[in-house]
Amino acid sequence: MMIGAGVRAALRQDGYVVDWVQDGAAAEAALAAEPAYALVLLDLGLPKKDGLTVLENLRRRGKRIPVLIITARDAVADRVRGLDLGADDYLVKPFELDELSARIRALLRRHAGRAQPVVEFGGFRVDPSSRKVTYLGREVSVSGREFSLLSALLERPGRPLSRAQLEERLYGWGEEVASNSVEVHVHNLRRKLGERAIRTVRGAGYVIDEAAAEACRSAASSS
Amino acid sequence: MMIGAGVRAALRQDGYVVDWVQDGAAAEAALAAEPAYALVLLDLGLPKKDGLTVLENLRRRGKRIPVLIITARDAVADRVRGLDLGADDYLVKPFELDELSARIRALLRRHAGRAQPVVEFGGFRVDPSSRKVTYLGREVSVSGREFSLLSALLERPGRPLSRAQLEERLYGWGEEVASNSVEVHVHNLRRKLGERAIRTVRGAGYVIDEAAAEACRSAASSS
DNA sequence: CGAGCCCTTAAGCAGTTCTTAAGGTTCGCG
DNA sequence: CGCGAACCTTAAGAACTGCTTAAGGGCTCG
Repeated sequence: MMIGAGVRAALRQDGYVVDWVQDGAAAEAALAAEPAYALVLLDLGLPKKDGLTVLENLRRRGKRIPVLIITARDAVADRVRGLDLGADDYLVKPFELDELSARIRALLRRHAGRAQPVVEFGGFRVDPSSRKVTYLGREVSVSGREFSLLSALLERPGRPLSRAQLEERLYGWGEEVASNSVEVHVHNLRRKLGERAIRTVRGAGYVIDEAAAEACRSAASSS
Repeated sequence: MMIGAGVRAALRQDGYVVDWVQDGAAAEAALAAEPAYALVLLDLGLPKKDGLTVLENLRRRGKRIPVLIITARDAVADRVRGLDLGADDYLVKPFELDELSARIRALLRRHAGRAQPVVEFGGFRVDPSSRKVTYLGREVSVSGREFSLLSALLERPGRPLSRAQLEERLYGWGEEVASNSVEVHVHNLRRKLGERAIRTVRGAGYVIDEAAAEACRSAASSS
């Protein structure tokens, strides 16, 4: 389905990690295996397996995860049933990607209680909407993976994230990585940002904490 | 209704002129008398007169004015019926004012098409009514698609738009493109406008931002 | 009907980014 | 001190993204 690919691309553009499955069975498998999804996008136009069943099972198991249904304009019955089964919102095809992402943001915000604005900490300034990073006052161009990595670390400053956690964050299910790519990205980031921007906590992972902020201050005073 | 007052105040905050009526009859009267409304906010919780009837009559008279429905969470049937009668979006109570204004903006933007004011930014002057573009003082003739592309980028200067978003913008639903036509249009635009007019943000899309404005200034000083 | 414009495709190129793998280095501990 | 584990560095090639060019179809207008 072309729609699926476009939506997926757009969501990635917005910085989400997207797992895309194409029928109800696969959806249930994924939901069972990976309990950390933030949101489910359910296209009721899915072939051959009933998306509503997926939703029903999900709720029956007590999952409160936000679900956004996508239906065709004429599928009124499905829409009603979906809302009654506990969907949080729905969108009618055709829709605009802007609106989709607005609603997704709204759902996530409503559910998590927090918005996702510009992050600032320890000399960093990271803007998810424009994908820009400035460190110690100057703009640094980072690649996609590097950006995700930075965002993850900045989400909870001071809290180290292990390689495993970072991998989970950077790669969706089904595109596992079997190498030291996280290390490499950290290395490349350090080359761009300076040695002290990301500190490594032996045995625990990587962290951005006060040390980075300190580096910031000393750099400011020396200049 | 307390909600009404709060909403009205918030919308005024956003710069809109708000007429607030409290039942269906008054709504119809207002809509008949003042044909220039940009958008209708319809609270289906209205007492004594059916808001859906207002909507139905509105559409029957051929009015395409955007309608945003507000319903209670449990009023599923009304919601569905509203969309089928031609409402453009709905919002469930309780909602956040931020979201309301976001959706209003989206609706207005989608509906705008024309009657938009001239956009000026970074050396550009784009007039939607006459479809004319001037850049750095000289008039540039652009084709239809190119014009749409430019307008989209200028709508939010500084904010990159991905290829997917631009495609969404340029092509309605049902006329998907499966190619790099956006890239080609950007290329052609750059040839007409100069390399720096549209900047590409790798991994995020295309932007018109301060860099274009800078190009403007330097060009002005050198000439 | 033919010329010209606009648009979409498609294919190839270039530059960047990502992953992988193979050593090298540092650290903590016995 | 010496060993293993964790971490770093480097480099090569695969994968991907964006740029360019050009062919071809549709459309309008003379």
